[in-house]
Amino acid sequence: MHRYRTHTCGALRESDIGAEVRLSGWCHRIRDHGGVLFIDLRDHYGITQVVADPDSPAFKTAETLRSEWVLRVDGKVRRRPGGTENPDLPTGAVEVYIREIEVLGPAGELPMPVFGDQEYPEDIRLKYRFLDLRREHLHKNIMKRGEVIDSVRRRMKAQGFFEFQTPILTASSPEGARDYLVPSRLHPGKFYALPQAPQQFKQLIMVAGFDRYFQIAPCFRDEDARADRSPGEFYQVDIEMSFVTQDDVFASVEPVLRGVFEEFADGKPVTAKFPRIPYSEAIAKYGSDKPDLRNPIEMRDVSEIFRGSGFKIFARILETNPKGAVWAIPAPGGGSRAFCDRMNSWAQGEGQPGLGYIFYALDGGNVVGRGPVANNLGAEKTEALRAQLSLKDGDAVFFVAGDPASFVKFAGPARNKIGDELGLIAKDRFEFCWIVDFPMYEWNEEEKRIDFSHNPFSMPNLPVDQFLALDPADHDKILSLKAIQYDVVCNGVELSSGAIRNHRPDVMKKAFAIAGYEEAMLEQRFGGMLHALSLGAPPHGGIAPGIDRIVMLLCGEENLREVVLFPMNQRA
RNA sequence: GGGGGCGUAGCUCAGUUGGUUAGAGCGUCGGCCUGUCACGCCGAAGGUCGCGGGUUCGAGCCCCGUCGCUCCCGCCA
Repeated sequence: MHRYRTHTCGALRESDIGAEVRLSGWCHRIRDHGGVLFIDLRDHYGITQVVADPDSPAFKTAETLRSEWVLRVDGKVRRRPGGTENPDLPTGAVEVYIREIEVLGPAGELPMPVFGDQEYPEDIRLKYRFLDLRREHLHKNIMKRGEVIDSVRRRMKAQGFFEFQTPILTASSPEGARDYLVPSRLHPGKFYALPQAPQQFKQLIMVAGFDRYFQIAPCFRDEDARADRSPGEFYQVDIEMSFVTQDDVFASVEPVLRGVFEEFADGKPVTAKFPRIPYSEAIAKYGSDKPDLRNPIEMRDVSEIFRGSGFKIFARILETNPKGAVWAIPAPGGGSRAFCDRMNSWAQGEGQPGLGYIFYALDGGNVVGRGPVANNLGAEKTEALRAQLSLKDGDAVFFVAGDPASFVKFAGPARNKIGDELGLIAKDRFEFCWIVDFPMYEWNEEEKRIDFSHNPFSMPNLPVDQFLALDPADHDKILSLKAIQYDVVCNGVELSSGAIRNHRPDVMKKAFAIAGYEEAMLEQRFGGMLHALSLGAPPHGGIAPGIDRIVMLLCGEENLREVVLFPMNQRA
């Protein structure tokens, strides 16, 4: 017989009745009835009830056991008495009658119980992470993480991608986040940097002619944490492909993401074909470049209704601010003063002056708009609004006004809040989309100059000769320019950015010149990359979806620490 | 760097307007219990109320400072 076990704690069934077996595991729960004593013995695979009574030679030992002691138990599998089966356990039809117990690892009093699903403070959970990981919830999440990564690898390889390893100790790349530094022994006073992403390496892999790269890549960034952003380190499915357009990248990546989500979604529907939403449309409809499409609310520009109207606050904004606008956030089912007032208070709590609203109710057979905005706006325009937004009695509409560039930071969260409060968000789905056509440049108002909007190394969405011929002083044209850059978003979570890279040194020099950078600076900071691109670089592009966020969505978690084995706390 | 929330027994929490000896559940320890699966019953131990200062006759509660955890802004592809 094996030193520790003949079966795992999840293995025994009715077919094993009568067998002499050996199990090892933790005392999950002990129920001592004096005459009969039950132990739920737990290991990675499951729980088996083992039982002792005074006739068993192991009874004396059994009475001394405590929670989370590690045991080896020998005994005989028997059918549980009629009526005492536990249908919640796969092993619940049987139990093991204990003949012998060996204590393999006793445990002191626990700082945090393993049994049960009570919540505990983060610092306790992190300090005793090994205990927290014994608990079913985290244990399952971590296993799911591994299975998701297996699935990603399988699917990527099936698409003809090959996995490469890129350096961890490397040179600092000057763009982006703060680097983590590692002192060099051979070069005192000098440092290696940990990669923020293998961006330059994967592009060099394309220049080297390998064609289809992927890697489950660790990335290191010394930036402050968020619930959905680990401090320090995280993992991406880093992907790069040669001789591709944006369509080719989508065609390769979309089935992998959809396949992985369908495999682990427990039957929840996953978007069949990811819609492509231009950046400007996402901002206008959802107030965000990472919209949660489970929320049906779409915002509308209703400036024309308020222009010159009796609602003076908005009318004045439209009159005095050339960029001024009024956006409507429809709230189907939100048509009560109580709800509207609650949203208004919420807005004030967010540092806003308030949240204007109209709610529509039946009055003598007619649908009438109510609230201060409606009173000032007048019946005709209130009705025009209702018609334009297709609202009915029992609905409401909220307003944000000012320069969209600044109020959008509030409008997006307001849309989320309203959808959430009204129960409009279909929680049991995974709604994906591509966000496309990011602006290449933006206007920096403080410094009165053109700036890169997102990633300076993306290809502009313009034929090369036309781009090279651009007049840097033609700000209108330059600010309307799009980059071939895209995000993939699921349920309001940004899973990744990606782009068709700028692989032409002449185009890159022009792109930087438009943003006001000297060529010498470009040579100095990115010279290595430029040189590589000047010796025969294929057109290429890619993307890098975040593993931690994917697993977080699939586990239904709101915090990355729930899907990372040994996470840092918020202060890293 | 900034803002919000939290900090009371090993753990989860309650603690009224500032007022006698700070409570409950789980866990621990002791006793009882032969079919439980959150077993049940009886009893006991366990507290620098995060820390420091202040106001007050009196502070878990009010004020100031500080530390820790967390969420967000800044930052971050």
